[in-house]
Amino acid sequence: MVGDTGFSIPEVGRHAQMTAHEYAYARLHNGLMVGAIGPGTALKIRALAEYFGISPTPVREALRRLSSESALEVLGNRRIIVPRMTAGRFEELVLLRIELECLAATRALPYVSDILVSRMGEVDTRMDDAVRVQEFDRLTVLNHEFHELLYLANPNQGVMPLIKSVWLQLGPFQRQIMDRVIGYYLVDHHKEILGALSARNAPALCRAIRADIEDGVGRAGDEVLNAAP
Amino acid sequence: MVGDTGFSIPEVGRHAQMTAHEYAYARLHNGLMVGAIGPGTALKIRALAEYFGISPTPVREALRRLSSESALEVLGNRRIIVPRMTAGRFEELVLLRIELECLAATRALPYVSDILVSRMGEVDTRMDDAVRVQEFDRLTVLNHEFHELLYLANPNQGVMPLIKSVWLQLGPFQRQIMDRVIGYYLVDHHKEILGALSARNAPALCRAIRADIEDGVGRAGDEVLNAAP
DNA sequence: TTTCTCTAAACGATATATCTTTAATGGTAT
DNA sequence: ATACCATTAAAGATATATCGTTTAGAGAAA
Repeated sequence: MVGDTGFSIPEVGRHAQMTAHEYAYARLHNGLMVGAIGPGTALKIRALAEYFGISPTPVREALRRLSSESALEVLGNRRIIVPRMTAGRFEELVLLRIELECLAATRALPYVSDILVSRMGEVDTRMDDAVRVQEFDRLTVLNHEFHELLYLANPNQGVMPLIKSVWLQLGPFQRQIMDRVIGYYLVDHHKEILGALSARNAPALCRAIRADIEDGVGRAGDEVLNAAP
Repeated sequence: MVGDTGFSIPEVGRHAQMTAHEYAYARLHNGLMVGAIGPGTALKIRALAEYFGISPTPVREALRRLSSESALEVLGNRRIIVPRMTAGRFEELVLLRIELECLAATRALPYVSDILVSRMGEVDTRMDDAVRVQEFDRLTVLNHEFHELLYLANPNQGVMPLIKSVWLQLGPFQRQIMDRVIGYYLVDHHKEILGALSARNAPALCRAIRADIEDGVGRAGDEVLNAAP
């Protein structure tokens, strides 16, 4: 059947003056981030175009962008798929998250204000709400928002796009991780992060971020990958 | 005049079975890398399409890809330009190079073979030749090739795309740096890198890479940026 | 002279038609 | 039964026509 993607992609609001290409990108991006489009999925231009109600051209552009960000893989035969996760790649991506986010946090620290910290606290509170009502997709989005608020405090932005690329690569794996995480622990280290920020303590900040990442995706991901085969 | 880009972009070989989009991307990528397309340059789709002898569609795709890699900036008015360099952004990018490349080198080290080291040595020799005959664009390409050979030894590739993004962002600044570098010193630390590799010495490898980056672009870039205003 | 407005040209965005490549299918020969 | 080839269908790639937005410049008004 033409136009059948074989899976569903959550709707995202399409504001006015948002181009078709931006809409396609936003929707695919979000779909990848929350794990709605899982590893191994093949993405077909025409099918997506019909599904989104736009023409193939802007869809192609969105797919190309995502390929550039390593979120999608272009096969030799020109087909585009969501890369499959391997234990080695996963380990590398988690390590990258730790290194990059530590760096980003350290460099953001001099620009951190008390207002920012309280704003991050609000996001953290909303995350607690999301956990309570079991809205895990929203939890994922809020978690990224929490981290991004901090890293963007640094006005010289070079790191953030790189971090987003790594997030995007871990995204498709998200659902599987979440299922596992929920079973064991749903602890984040955001309180520690906020504490280290208030104290303007860089080493403690790095430790908290590392712990947050390792407990959040690291351990769960390892389990998923080592349980499967 | 239609089709006039206002600047020239070095030709790159277009192999058979290379799509128009790949060709446009390769040519723009190379042009940015060697600094042929300098900061502030506006890129117009139609003009580039005519210049390259292809239609606008694949050019648009190439521009989008490069935007995703932070190599180009999409302005609010939809115009696409090469981002201007600032002292703050430059410092951040150089720091990122150091952190990412140290990480990549360290993780590649266990996979390094003597064959690889000798292959890198050959590239280094060709660099010496390029210096002798004053072919600085080729020098730039070879330098990246030298580093890439090492980092790609690690089969779990997550870092390399990020490093390439940073290289690409520093690229447009390349010509200005080169002009300055040539005046003062044209030393690289490749011999030290090769030595550390042969000895499988990770800390020494990181030190050598850091020195290579700092002496190569770091100091020169600082001078350019602090001399201009 | 400066500023505002209007209009035309330039340019980006998108839909569509068409071309090319790749995959699938069925039939034939071994 | 299997391997191979031919034919056809599917999907990606590209050119092009058209549409909407943005910019720039001429001319009028302050």
